[in-house]
Amino acid sequence: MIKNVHGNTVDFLGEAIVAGRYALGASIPPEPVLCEELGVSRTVVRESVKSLVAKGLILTGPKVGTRVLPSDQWNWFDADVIAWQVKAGLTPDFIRDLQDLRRVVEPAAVKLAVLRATDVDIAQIEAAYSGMKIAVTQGGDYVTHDLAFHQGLLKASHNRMLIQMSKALSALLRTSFELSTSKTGGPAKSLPVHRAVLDAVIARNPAKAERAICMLIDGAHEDIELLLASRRRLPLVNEPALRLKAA
Amino acid sequence: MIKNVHGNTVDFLGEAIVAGRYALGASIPPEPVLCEELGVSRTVVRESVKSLVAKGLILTGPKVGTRVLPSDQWNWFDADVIAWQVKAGLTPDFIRDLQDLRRVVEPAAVKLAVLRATDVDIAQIEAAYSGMKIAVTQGGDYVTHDLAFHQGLLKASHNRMLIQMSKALSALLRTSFELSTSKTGGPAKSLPVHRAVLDAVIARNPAKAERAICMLIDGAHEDIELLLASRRRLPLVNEPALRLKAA
DNA sequence: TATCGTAGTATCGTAATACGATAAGGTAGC
DNA sequence: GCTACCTTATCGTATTACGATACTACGATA
Repeated sequence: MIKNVHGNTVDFLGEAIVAGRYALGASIPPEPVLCEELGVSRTVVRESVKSLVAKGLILTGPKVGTRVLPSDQWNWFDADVIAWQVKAGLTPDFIRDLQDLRRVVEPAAVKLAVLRATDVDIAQIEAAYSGMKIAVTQGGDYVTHDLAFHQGLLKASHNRMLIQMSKALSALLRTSFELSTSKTGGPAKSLPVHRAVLDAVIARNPAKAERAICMLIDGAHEDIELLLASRRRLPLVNEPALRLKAA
Repeated sequence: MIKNVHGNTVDFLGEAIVAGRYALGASIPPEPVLCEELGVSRTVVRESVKSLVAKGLILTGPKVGTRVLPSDQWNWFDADVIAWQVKAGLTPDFIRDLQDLRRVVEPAAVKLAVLRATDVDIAQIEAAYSGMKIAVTQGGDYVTHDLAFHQGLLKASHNRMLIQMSKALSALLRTSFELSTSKTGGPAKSLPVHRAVLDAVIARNPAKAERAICMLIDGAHEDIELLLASRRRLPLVNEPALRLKAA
């Protein structure tokens, strides 16, 4: 996907850093070297570096160069950072962290949604549900609508922080959705549970809503555990050396 | 605090955006104007803008200019974004969001901490507790140690996502701590509850730990509600036009 | 010999200029 | 009145230059 020189450079460096291709110490090549390697001007390199600094991945200083920060300083709720991590390979640790987060956030968000969901929110979730149903009965894209369902739920909590997490969670959700979709009957089985969640929100019944969403999460949880057991690590996406500038 | 031209520019623009000084549409002045207004080169302005783009505050494009994005696209877990919001004034909405988040995150994190805390983690929390105790008995900085206590708890969950939130939560915590500290006997009253949390973690008793942390949160919750009731809005910090470059 | 100070130097920070790329908005032609 | 084109404002990228900084190594001194 060719966006522009800056975007490509940020992606290239970001992915490299997240993938651990540069050691933690003081390791990224100096600006002139990067310019030559990537075939871009120093302007672009510097602006890209600044973007990565803003995301907490690196730190710069005169003479000290550009150093990779420890990963607990990274902005893990940044969509790009998560995308790079996904691309570099979902480590079991990362998946576990996301699972923990999901178990914490989604039930809480649903309970808030029960209190705060507007008609518009509910209509959007309903639309997502319809999409899922159609995908099951007539075939089609299930995962996208499933994602929309959960994001709609988060959004209905009307909490900025919780909404923001949907971006992070979607990485996990997409993985687990694709997994359960690959199992025959997976979607068909989870459909009524989704319905139960939505009904509970509409009925403004927090206890029921929480129980239903937990069922959903636990089902996905098992799938993921199976996944982690079967392969120690998801395959890396190995790309050929890419040309940053459009041909 | 004079850091450097870039940092000051980012802070200036970031604060202005978060404070709502630019309308949502297509409003930030074009680069040359900003250069003149801030007295910096275009290089600095561009790199600063890129930093803000990386944090999700704005969007740029040829001819479209630099537009402020809706606040639900901002990276609310970014330490800078939160700092700017705090400086611009804690709105009731923002405080409510943070409170919700705290109620969700801290009990969950403590339960994980019960399972995963290492001796080092516990030692750090213990140290923070000692600091709080000394502050109460002999006088001194209570808030800093209280913050360290809660951050240590989050850290002991050994979950990157949860740990990241401590940065966001610390804004809320600092506010509520300063509030409860101002009430005579506030710290003295909350000290035993902190002890109960720590003891439950050491005893690996999740139920007790959760109950204790909830007591703590609810106490702070009341203080905050009181605050919100007393004044409709925290005072804005009005700064004189600042010179970005060091004199 | 060990330690401190100083100079050298690599690297980032900032500035200034130039031109290409893009899309918004007006204008002319149908 | 609508469409298509063109003008133009604005960002995107490249290049060059010099200042600021902090690491490194060397030498002076105790």
